[in-house]
Amino acid sequence: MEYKLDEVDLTILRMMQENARINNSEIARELGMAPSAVLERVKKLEQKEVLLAYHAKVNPNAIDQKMLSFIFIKVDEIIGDEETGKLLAEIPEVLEVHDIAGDDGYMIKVRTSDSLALVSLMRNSLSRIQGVISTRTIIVLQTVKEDNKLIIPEKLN
Amino acid sequence: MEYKLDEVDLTILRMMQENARINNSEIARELGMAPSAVLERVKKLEQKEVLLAYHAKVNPNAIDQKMLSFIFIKVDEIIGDEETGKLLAEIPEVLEVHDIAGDDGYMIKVRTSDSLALVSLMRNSLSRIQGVISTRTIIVLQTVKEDNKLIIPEKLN
DNA sequence: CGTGAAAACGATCATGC
DNA sequence: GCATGATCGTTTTCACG
Repeated sequence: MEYKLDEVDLTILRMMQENARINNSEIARELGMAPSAVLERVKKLEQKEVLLAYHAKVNPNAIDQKMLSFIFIKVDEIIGDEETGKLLAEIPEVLEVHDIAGDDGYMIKVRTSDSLALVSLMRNSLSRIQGVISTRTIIVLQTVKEDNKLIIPEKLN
Repeated sequence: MEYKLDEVDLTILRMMQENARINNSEIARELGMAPSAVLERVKKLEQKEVLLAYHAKVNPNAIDQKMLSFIFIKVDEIIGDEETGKLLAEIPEVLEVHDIAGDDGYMIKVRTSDSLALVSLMRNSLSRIQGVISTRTIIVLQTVKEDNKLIIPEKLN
């Protein structure tokens, strides 16, 4: 698929990535355009799936999700990779599912309240998924950065 | 720090995590409250750092960031862990920096345009950071899920 | 903490270029 | 693809309970 983004689009993306609740009018002022034109651009960016979602970032500690871990999951490939990934993605504590190179199969990012909840998740959800052979867990002690803001270039192509 | 969130707060968080661009008025309608009350709640949630940010999720492929990888970084602890993490966080391609248990030191999440850019980042940025002893890179072939939406409970405590 | 009202502002749409 | 201008809804502030 082709996206063909110009500098105006990239500025919109940059501003909305920084603050998704910004006004179209404020973007318009920054760009020296009419608000209606910005609205039109934003809608097209959503339609083209360049803008995928607008998420509020909630403090995990505030809602008692103090534990973060990454789990490497080895999968029996005969049973089918695709399906396993989807099943992993359905677990609400699982925030990310990545298909990784090498023999590990998947790496997932998991948030739980504590280590007990993590163990329970591994026993009750993970190990019951078809094709899961083994797991290796990485415990996060502290997160220094986690904003997932991409580098929006000045210009494309 | 104490947060003391009631059911109204949790509903606001749930709605804003799902769609950060939602109206205060619409949240107010859902809750059966006045819009001004919702505004007050939201501002307090921001002030208490329960709501940390509002990010638009941009499609990485649309801006030519097709490669995703995770890198484990072993650090010489004598030189000081804290400082190394901050230096890693300053690299724009580095989206996340996690201090992990065990002898690895850090795990970082990195987006680049391709493998060449990844190698260049490792040579020019990573290996020049004080205390970095060795790295191990995990290449992501495909991402099945990546929304980082937390589980907002019905009730807390 | 919440309501309700008033004023200011933004979103949205039709129209024309 | 953008600007204009009208309409309508939303945001924001504030006095009050």
